[in-house]
Amino acid sequence: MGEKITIEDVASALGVSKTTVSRAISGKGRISQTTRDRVLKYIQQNNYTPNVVAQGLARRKTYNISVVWPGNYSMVELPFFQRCLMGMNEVTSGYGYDIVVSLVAVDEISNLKRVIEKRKVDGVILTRTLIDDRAAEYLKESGVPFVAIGSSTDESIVTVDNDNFDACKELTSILIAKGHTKLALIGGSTDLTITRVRHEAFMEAFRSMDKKVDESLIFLNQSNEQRLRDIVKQLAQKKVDGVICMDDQLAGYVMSICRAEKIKIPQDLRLASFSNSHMLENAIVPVTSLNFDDRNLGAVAARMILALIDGEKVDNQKLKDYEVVMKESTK
Amino acid sequence: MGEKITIEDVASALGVSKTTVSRAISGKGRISQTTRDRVLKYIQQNNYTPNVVAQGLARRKTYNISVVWPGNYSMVELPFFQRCLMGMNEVTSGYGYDIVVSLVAVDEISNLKRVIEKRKVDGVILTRTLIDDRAAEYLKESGVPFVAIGSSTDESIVTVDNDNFDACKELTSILIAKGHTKLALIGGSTDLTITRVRHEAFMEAFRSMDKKVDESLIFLNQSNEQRLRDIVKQLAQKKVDGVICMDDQLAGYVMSICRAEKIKIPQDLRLASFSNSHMLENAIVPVTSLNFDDRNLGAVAARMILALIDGEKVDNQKLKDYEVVMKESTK
DNA sequence: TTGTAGGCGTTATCAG
DNA sequence: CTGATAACGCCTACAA
Repeated sequence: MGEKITIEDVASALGVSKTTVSRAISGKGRISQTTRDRVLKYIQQNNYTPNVVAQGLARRKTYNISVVWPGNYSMVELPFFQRCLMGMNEVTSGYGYDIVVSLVAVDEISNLKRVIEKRKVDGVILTRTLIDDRAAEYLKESGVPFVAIGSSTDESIVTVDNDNFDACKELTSILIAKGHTKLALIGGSTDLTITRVRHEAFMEAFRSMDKKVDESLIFLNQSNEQRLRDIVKQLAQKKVDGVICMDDQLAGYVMSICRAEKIKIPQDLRLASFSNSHMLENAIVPVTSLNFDDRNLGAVAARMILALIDGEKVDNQKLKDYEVVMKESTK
Repeated sequence: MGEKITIEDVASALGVSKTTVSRAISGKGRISQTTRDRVLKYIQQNNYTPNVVAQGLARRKTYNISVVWPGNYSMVELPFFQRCLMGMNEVTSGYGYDIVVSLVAVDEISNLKRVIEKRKVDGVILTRTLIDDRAAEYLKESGVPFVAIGSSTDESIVTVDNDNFDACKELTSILIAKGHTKLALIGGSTDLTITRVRHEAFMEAFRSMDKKVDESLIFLNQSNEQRLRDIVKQLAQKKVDGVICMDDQLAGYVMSICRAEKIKIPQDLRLASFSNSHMLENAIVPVTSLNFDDRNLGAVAARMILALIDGEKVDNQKLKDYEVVMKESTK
């Protein structure tokens, strides 16, 4: 049970050559149907499986792809990444590929480097893009095929993403249309392209509806809950119509701050989030938000990287399947 | 930039044999300090990295370990698994290992099988245990080293876990000591050993304090929110003192049901959870719960599998580092 | 101390 | 249609 059987064993047991066995399995090269069946039957019964490492050496492939995850705690807890992973897995496993997860920080990509230098993977999926993206830069230099989930100013990088721009613009527009023109925006790190995209979409919504944005109500690079408290209080004082948070974590913070400060949602302040997850499921008030199909996003990214690995040409994609979910928090 | 340099290139460039280069790198075998330095310097400057696939073929190792995750949606969104992963990664990356994530369902372990049959990993970490554990059974047969996070009746399986029993018993005991003896327990699938352990700990708390459990207040195998609604209403009618939920998802459901049904926490009903995550962070009421160090759990599991791979003997472990966090929900 | 040769398990190139 | 034989890149007895 311990020792695995090799192609050589199969060959000699059947009185044929390794080549024949190999051909029977791969289907490549001419081979008679009868011997083919004979081989197939034998390896079936003796459950032989090719050693993927040896295959890898010969074919220069590993049948592994690396999925790069942010390595810091708060981010990796967002369900976005796992949802993507599940989608990716659904397609990669169908092609015999496995996924190795590489955790990298903005300035610490050693896990990615190792996997590339040692040639442990055939391709890479970046699950987010940064403004100054060391991982993407490194991958470009290395020549390993990769696709990035997100957007990039670098035309040479293959990307795929939810249509954050349109979605965020739409949500903002709806709020504006409802008369909530005095809107605040709270977002995370501007090192992430997604933060910028969402910001721009927010601006564009105002522009396209001929309304003026109050730029003093835009707070980016927020992550500190303490600082957020001041901001929220300030917003309440200023009697803004509503706040849009770029992610659920922020929205969650805002909600608990409001609760502590006796600020009522939606009476005193309306709240919306640009992304939706279980984090808001049990919220005090159901929160208006955007719903993306992250699983599908992962699946598409996986298909793209497989195509790239096969040397095909791949175009960027923007996935339109999102929905705006209006709830009590913006009534 | 595309073509990687091989050990042969290094050897001929330096006018030595491949063996020498290999020895210089591995440190095994006698070799003069001077040639050693010469080789090391060269591979440094020309940044040569051994091809791990070729190494793997020769050494029969892959420097990959598989981490098995539940493949269904609700589970994988629990932050437990990612926290573990981060801990694992911290130790495995230090030894040049990478992690391939294998998503498996209770009755669908093909992703695990593939990885084992194709010999793509040197060992496996199961991140949960089941009562009738196909994955564990399969791994035992295959002979591949593995450790399971959780507990098992099978003595031959190496396990490590948070001390769920003691922790859950303690939390329950505290509630009982506060006079809340009419307690309900709501848990998930009894196919998971963790559900059973927590259930037993709950019972044991009553036993050790000489109180009687009302077994009609124990609801296991719950996942349906609709069904839960009936249960919670029923509990309120029966005027139970409190409810303990086995995980945050359930606690979250209970909270939103209470909110909808105008059942006040903690006035009408006390609530506690056996595990703690961000899912409850923005809860209506801060929830009493158990805090485990999942990251560390992952790290320990990783050390164990590496030891097993190296042929060392490894003992089961129970990690004691948990804390009971009392909050408003059980006041 | 260093080098030679064979092996790890497959695939690919040529002949037959 | 089939079979030697040489890669693939590295490791490791065994010699020198």
